[in-house]
Formats: sequence, C-alpha cells, structure tokens
Amino acid sequence: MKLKLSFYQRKQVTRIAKELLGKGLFTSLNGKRAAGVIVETEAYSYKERGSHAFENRMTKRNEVMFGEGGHAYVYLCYGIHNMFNVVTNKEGVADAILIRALEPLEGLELMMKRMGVATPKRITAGPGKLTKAMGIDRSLNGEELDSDHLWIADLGTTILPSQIRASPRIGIDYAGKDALLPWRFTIKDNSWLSK
DNA sequence: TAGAGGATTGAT
DNA sequence: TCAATCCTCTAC
Repeated sequence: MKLKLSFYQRKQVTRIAKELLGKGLFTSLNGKRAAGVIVETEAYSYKERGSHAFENRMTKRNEVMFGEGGHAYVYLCYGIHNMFNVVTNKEGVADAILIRALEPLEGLELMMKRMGVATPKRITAGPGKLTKAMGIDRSLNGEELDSDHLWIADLGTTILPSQIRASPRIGIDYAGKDALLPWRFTIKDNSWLSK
C-alpha cells in the first residue's frame, strides 16, 4: 500500500528516515516497472551544514526541498550521478532524506539492462547506482511520491529498532562537526548496503 | 561570465 | 589514489 503524503509531512526527519527502512520504492516508467526495498537512508536538515538547504539557503536546484513533504528531490552530483531524496516536513521547512541503497524486489532484468551488466551483484548498492537501475533522473524532480510513476509503499514488514544501525553520513567532510551526526541509517547485516 | 567543486563510482 | 563529467553556485 502506498504511503500517504502525511507520512512525509511530519517533523522528525531522523524518525522518518528510520521508518523508511524496509519500505518499497517503486517506479513505473514507460510501462516498465521496478522496485526495491529501502535498506539505507540518510537524513538532512536545514539546521546542519551537510544539507543543501543549510541556513535556509534556497536556490533553483534545491527549491523543491522547501515545498511540502512527500515530493522527490532529484539532483545531479559529480556531473554523472542522479541522487534521489524524499522531501519531508511541512512547506517552508527544508528537510530531506537521501535514499542510498535498495535490495532489488522487482524488475531485476530491467535493472541489469539499464546498468549494462550481466549479474545483479550490488546493482542497487549506492545512491548513484540505484537511481540508474530504477530509471530515476532529474525529470522526476518535484514528483509527488504517490504518483503512478514513482512511489513508496509499505510492504507489511516491520524493521525492529534492534535491526537498525545509526552511523555518520557519507561524503560530507566539508560539513565540519555536523559530519559526525549519526544520521545514516542502515539495516544491520544487509548485503545490499553501499560501501 | 568564468571558475571551482560536489550527499559518487569504478578502475588503477 | 584518481579521473570521469557537467551542473550549480559564487564571485567578479
């Protein structure tokens, strides 16, 4: 069942980031469907330096972060990789969650074709890889997460707090002490985590 | 309008 | 350890 937009519009971004673990991310693009279980997330808040929206700095790129929760924020990193984020909180409060890794659930053949590989090994283990495997790019920026192209659903599985590991986020050394915040959440011992 | 750099990845 | 690769932001 698709998550309602109200799920994303709550205040505590770290809580939502943890609750997204075990949920299913689905795309249906050009009639082709793919899905994966979310196994790794990172929370970002306008209050800390790791975020594009630090100190409420709004630009053309990140303006969707300032909209209401429940929309996709997709941007290009290093000129090569699309990053998929879930915008949370109410309009005007720029919080977001980066989806960093999936465990493939549906459309494995399609993912392998999109990636140009012959085996599914670690095919969605990393934020730049999962967007490519799922067919997500910047044309989906701002898309509502209960649309028919892109959505997140409850799979009926429960991830217990004891199964969740919190650790510092990846690749934000420039954020100073905020880089130490344990806002990266992973499902313990899952083999699809990014490295 | 030029220049620097990035929430990454895969190969060396 | 390093290049790929290009969009975005900042400063001039």
